[in-house]
Amino acid sequence: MFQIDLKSRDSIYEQVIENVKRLVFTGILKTDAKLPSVRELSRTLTVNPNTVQKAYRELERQGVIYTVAGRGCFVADSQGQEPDRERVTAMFEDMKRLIEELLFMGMDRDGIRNEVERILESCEEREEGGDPA
Amino acid sequence: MFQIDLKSRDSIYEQVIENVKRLVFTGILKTDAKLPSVRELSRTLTVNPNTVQKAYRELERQGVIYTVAGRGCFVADSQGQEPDRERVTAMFEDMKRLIEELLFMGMDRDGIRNEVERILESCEEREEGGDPA
Amino acid sequence: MFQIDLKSRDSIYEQVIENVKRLVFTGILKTDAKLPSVRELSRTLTVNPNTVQKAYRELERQGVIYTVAGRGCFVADSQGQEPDRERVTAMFEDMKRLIEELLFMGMDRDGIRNEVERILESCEEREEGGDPA
Amino acid sequence: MFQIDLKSRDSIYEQVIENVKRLVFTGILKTDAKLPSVRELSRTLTVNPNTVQKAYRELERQGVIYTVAGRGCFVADSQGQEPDRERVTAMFEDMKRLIEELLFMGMDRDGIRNEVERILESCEEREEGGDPA
DNA sequence: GTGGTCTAGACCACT
DNA sequence: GTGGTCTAGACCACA
Repeated sequence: MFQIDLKSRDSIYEQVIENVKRLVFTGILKTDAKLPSVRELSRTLTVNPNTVQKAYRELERQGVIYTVAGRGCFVADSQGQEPDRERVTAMFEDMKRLIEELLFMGMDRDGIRNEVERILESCEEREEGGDPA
Repeated sequence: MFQIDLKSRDSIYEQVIENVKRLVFTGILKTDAKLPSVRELSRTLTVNPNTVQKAYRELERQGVIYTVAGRGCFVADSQGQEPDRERVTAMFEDMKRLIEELLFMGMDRDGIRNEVERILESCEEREEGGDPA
Repeated sequence: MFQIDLKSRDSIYEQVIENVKRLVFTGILKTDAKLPSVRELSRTLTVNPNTVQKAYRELERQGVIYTVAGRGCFVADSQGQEPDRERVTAMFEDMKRLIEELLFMGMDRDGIRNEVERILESCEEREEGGDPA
Repeated sequence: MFQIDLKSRDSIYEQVIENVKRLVFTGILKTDAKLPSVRELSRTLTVNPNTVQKAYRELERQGVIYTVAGRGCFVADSQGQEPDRERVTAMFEDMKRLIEELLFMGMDRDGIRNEVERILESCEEREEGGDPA
């Protein structure tokens, strides 16, 4: 599914969160898809089950997944949620900071535009190939 | 100059770093401009001098400022540095993650393009208003 | 492991850095070997934990060690890194200064050549005696 | 004569010392040659006379120059001094550290030998071109 | 005045 | 247990 860098200075549970989010955001994990159980994932990643548990709890808190007692964790429905304007504002703030720094480093304006298009295209492909249901 | 949120989950010295970078990247602080001294800024922000110094040290490491013992800290020259491809690659990775999440949250493609343009324009204004020398 | 000269004009944390580098460069500490914890080393050397941590941080920055919060500090992999030409150039500049001064002091050219060979040989032995795996 | 980097993190007086030593060690300044006066050099470098004074005092302490009250500072005779074994030992220690690190970084043994030869040759040229008296 | 180093504590998050 | 951050002081060298 994904791998953890035990040498990274990012904590393990943060890496688990980031990886799951990535899989969900990129559409590899669709709505209501079942995630591996805490035990299974902890074995796969060779990390402590508590660490995976903590990551799943945080993902649930963020509304990325939902838990059904006794059955497991599943990908939440993205559309069912309101856009969360605070989050969007914060993300555009992050993007602004990124772009400001890129410009400061001498990056060309069109270079940035092209890169954004490139990213948008790469996402498009994934979506079109996705479940047409 | 700027303010710190002591209750934030981001550490104080990271906030100092981000704020100084912001001032430098947006051109508010020009090359060779003097930053407030460690002691002065620590008084202004009501934090410990060690914390400010830690931030300044990291900013120097990142090439944003330079330090002259006994004289103070100053804004480094952005042009004098090579682009640092690793950093640029990492920044575009961050941007990719941001865009993926925005799309997942239902944000429109053109909405993202417009926001990027808006950011680029806001930077342009600052630059043109810059040093008329 | 090693000792610190509290009376030296070199700062304590610099001495820690030099000593650790020495152990790593000479192969006494192998890749992924665990370094003493910040607290442990600070007790051993009878210096403040902050001072040791400062040294460890700088060693990490230089790519000599890597840190995993909650687990400890470990020797980084030397091979995984590109040579860093700037650093090599600076080191040869240092060597040039050293040799110039040695010649000025009346040191014989062959004496210098012999000394260099002696150093290279002493390193060779260590390497060959290295991991027999 | 030479220049000072006011932005450097090395203190100014250390830079003065290093530059004068360099000129002496490389044979550009011969024995008994007169150094610029404190005032003159301080004007040339646009630094405080006290700083130059301090550098000259330290150079005298190290036996690189000697002072004649009312006449100025002059380059000391290198041959007249005993070799100072402690200093030589320390310098070879430095060289050992340098070579160990170069090897650790993957530098080739012959590459190091060649570089040493290159340095020795560059010094030879200067000497032969020097005063045949 | 400036930055650089250091001590002696403290609390936090992570494993 | 580990490293990461922070405070409240102190002393030093340099300009």
